[in-house]
Amino acid sequence: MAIDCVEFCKALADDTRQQILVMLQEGEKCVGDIVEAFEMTQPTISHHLSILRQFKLVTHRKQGKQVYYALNRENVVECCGKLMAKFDTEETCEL
Amino acid sequence: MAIDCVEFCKALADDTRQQILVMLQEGEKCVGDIVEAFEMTQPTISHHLSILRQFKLVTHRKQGKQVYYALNRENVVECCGKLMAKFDTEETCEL
DNA sequence: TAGACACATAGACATATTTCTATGAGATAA
DNA sequence: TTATCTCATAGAAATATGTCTATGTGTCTA
Repeated sequence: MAIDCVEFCKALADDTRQQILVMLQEGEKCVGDIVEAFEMTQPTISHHLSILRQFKLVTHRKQGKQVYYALNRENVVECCGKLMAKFDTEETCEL
Repeated sequence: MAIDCVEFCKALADDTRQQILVMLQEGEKCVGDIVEAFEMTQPTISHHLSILRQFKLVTHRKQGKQVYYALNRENVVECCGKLMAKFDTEETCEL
């Protein structure tokens, strides 16, 4: 069960979060790597990651001291599809 | 030229606006019709319409005293496609 | 165990967003 | 022209969001 279309858009309604997702397309990254790529503090990035996590747009796993995040591509694509379908159901049955 | 992915998501990051777009799938509607369908004041609906207009997710035309809004399906679908493509470019060329 | 490291959480503050009431602007009707 | 109708805009207030600093938690190392 994927998230609601509105929640999905809210999760993506921030440039930093979209950039994080784009960055994760390269593959798994730990928080420190992500922090380095942005001019923001670690807690701020952590906050954005928690939102992406909450809506299952990323997955995460712990390994030692690090936490590795990865794009949940399947869910992102599914949500995009649902979004498109929501506004493209040509149910205008004017027979 | 369609709008930016972040702007697109911001425009859709509100339940009322998504509901308006869904409603407009039935066809053109004037502001009064839309206001009736929601438990909100006319200026509030007008505000949401202006955001949808700003990002070209709807079109509008005047006819007498009324303003008719319609879903700009083409642009909505294009933006959804761009969004999906943004997070689904499998450029992980690990040959 | 103690210290250091990586990340998360809590709380504060500034800004953005949503909603309202009041009012303005354009079109029609009397 | 004047009144009325439809919608947009302005401004205010409440809530939500993004960002920071300070601190907590878990893990590794010495």
